[in-house]
Amino acid sequence: MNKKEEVAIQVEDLQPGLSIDCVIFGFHENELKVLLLRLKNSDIWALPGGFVNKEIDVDQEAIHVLKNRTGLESIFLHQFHLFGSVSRNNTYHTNHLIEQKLLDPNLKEWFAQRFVTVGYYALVEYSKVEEPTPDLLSEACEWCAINDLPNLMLDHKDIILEAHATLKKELNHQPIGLNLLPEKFTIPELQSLYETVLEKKLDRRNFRRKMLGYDILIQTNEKRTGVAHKAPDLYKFDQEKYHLAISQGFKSGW
Amino acid sequence: MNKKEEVAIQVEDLQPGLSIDCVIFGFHENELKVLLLRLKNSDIWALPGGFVNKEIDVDQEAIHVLKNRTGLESIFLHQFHLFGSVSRNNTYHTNHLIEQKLLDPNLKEWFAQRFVTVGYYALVEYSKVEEPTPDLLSEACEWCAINDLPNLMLDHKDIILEAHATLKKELNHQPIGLNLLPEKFTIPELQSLYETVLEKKLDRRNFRRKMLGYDILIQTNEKRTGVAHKAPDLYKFDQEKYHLAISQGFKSGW
DNA sequence: TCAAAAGTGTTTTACCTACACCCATGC
DNA sequence: GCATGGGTGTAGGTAAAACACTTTTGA
Repeated sequence: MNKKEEVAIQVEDLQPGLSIDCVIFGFHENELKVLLLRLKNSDIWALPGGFVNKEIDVDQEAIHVLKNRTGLESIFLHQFHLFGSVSRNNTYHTNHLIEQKLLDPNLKEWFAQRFVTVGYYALVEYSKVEEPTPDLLSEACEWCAINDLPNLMLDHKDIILEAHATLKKELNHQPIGLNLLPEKFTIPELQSLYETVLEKKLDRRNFRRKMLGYDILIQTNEKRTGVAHKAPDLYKFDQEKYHLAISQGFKSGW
Repeated sequence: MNKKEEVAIQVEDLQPGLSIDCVIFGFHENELKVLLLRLKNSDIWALPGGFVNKEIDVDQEAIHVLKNRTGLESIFLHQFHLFGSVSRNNTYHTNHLIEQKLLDPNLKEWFAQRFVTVGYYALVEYSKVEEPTPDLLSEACEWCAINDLPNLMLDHKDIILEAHATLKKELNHQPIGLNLLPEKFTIPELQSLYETVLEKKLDRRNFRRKMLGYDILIQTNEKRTGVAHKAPDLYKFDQEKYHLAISQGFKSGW
């Protein structure tokens, strides 16, 4: 392990003590998953995140993180909370990185200061993230089921839980699905997504009626074939109306 | 104007580039108001805010700001957004302060950096804020009607508008009034508060039925006397149920 | 006594809930 | 053919929206 593998960071260009963390949600095999990084030579996982350049909008940096880890752009990304506890410092983790010669010891003080982090959550289509890419300090980037999270650094578990709670709330005003499901999907698949996010079962028939009532779905002429039982109809979102619903919001809740 | 009036700030104790701003709402004469500070020797106004000590939780610092400006504690205070635009720097304002000898020129660089600010909004009872106190850089602290805002520094107007929008949304899940109205109030007064926040008229009878349906009001034996027309009944909040409703949330919206 | 605001009630409509039934498909 | 999931319809209850009427008070 030589100098070349050390992470080069120009700390003077960065907003000190500020970071961002992205809770990137994906939906696969009826499970809600988040994209996590495993730190090098460690069994501790962390949210994809990064620092904020002094000359770049914070929201813009979140877009960068998402792009770098998933390759995806212009998808749903929403700032939801700032985590500013005093205990948010990386002393332990920083020492570990320096021991492993992954970090320049001169950066120790900078890394070990209290970091305030801005939480974002993103909704991405699982299958479109072809190769999740770890960052410089990590050696793995994987989808983890939200109900079976590994050992997470600092308060990252709280951040994930808060993101999930926020997502649940938002479901009362906004549709979801556009960035979590493939372009064409069946209503039962959409329902499964809702049930997974909400963590409760919904009535088939009422779900269909309510969802169709939102007037954001377009029925295609196709059906999902090759599966057992009756072939369900394929739908897609009416993107214009979908985005209108996002911006204007629904009236009632579930 | 001598050295003694200069503001003493130990910048080394502060989280660099991070500030908080509080949108403190009050309700008076059927108007929604916010508490604003007028900067010394200037006609520019600003939100009450401050910097964040490295050793103190960000949320805790917001409580401090509220306490220092209004004298109030343990009231509704909610973090709602981080404003992180690159353009958030105080160059203009800093120069003005130094010219007025209100700020040590040595602090110029620190003050002029890009500041990311955490927005909080608070709901306070107008009459309980007996003497709004300006901070060290301000010479006035006054209630301003939200529909008639003065000239505000930086993006503080956006912050206020966003706080108001957030408050409107929250109304769908939570009751308000406990910290905005006096202990005892009439239902028409509560309705007027809702109408002011929502910026639309509501039906008297439906409002009453819906509000009573929430089961958070307790009717007192008293009536509001001395006013014209039929004396309305005075109510107060059932604080236990009120806070339960805050934490658990309602189902539907308006 | 009269205008204006407060308290109470009713009708209509829409939606949510909880069901029952038939249809298509793979095994 | 039969179990399983998908599409469709319907009756009952609840709540929201849109109303009218009576009561109380100060001027």
